[in-house]
Amino acid sequence: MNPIENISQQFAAHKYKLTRQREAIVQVLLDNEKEHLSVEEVYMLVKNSYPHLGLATVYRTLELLSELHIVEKMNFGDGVARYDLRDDTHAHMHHHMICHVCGRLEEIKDDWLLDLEKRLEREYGFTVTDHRLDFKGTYGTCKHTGCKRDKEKKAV
Amino acid sequence: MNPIENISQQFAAHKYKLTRQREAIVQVLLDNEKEHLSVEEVYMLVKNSYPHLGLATVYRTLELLSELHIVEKMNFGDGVARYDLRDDTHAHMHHHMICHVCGRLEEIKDDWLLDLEKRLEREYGFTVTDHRLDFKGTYGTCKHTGCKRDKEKKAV
DNA sequence: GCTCATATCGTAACGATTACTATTTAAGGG
DNA sequence: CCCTTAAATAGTAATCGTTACGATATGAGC
Ligand SMILES: [Mn+2]
Ligand SMILES: [Mn+2]
Ligand SMILES: [Zn+2]
Ligand SMILES: [Zn+2]
Repeated sequence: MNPIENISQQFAAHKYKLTRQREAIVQVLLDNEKEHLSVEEVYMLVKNSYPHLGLATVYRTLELLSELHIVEKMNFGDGVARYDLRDDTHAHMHHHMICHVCGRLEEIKDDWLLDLEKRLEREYGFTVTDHRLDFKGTYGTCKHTGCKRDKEKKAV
Repeated sequence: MNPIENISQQFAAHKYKLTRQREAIVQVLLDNEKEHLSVEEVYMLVKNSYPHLGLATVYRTLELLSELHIVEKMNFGDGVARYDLRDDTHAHMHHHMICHVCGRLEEIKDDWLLDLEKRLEREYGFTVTDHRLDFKGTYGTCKHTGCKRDKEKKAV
């Protein structure tokens, strides 16, 4: 099943309408799945396919997608919320590697935490339903070279 | 060496003055190390020991403590930044367990990610300098009981 | 005590998000 | 079809956490 069809069904299952506005927004997310777009960025991009769409609708739709667990609302410390498509083949959120030299952000889709989740259950009686794991560091290729971005964005 | 003395030295090493205001703020953090206080909460608490202290000073001081890696600025999705004391005996940030039934938040001070860090180095040439790991789930004691807090705070 | 960089204070400005009101859309029933 | 009604959108005002600013205070070194 293609992604948009899948999402359409999730909308229907929760009695939400997949309006043209919502579909345009979802399409922007699918077309930019490697990015971690902010509301403003989605707003700018969706204008190409739906010029008249309002900013408030982007806010409301992304909130809705978050509620349906289609996207994850994340905060990377730059002052805006960013929305990350979840993979429907994995129960838990994927992991991130963030290079603080060049700013590159890569994803690890496999769940590397399954052993630790068992350990939490054993040692604390804590059942994991989701998680967030971000690694901060540097890529070997970045260590000694002047990378594109050089900490231009101050954490907020 | 007691904590306040230790922090005092870090200030000195970076040519920052440990003013009475800053010391009062640090003391609030030390006295509430189990909490994850917001700026506003620190502001209210510090008024007990230093009634005239200004809000802007709290903002600036917490930012400074973050820069010195004495605290970690975190966002748990409730709309405010929260500040978490780092343990100077561990190089990397500690982990969290967050119960979405009762809202309880506990810490795991040991670094459970050392093996995964080696794997990142091997497989991606990525050297980890820090990380953030939050587990979301439920404690066994919370599963079937009506806990104190019941999702009263909506994620933001 | 004088100088000057550093820090504080109170508040205005900023900007992301939310809340609100009017308007539009579309599903369901006659 | 048309009517009713709930859901969704648009545009914008209000909110609120945070940052920036100008004036004042502090205190280390001379
Ligand atoms: Mn991602
Ligand atoms: Mn903590
Ligand atoms: Zn997992
Ligand atoms: Zn680690």
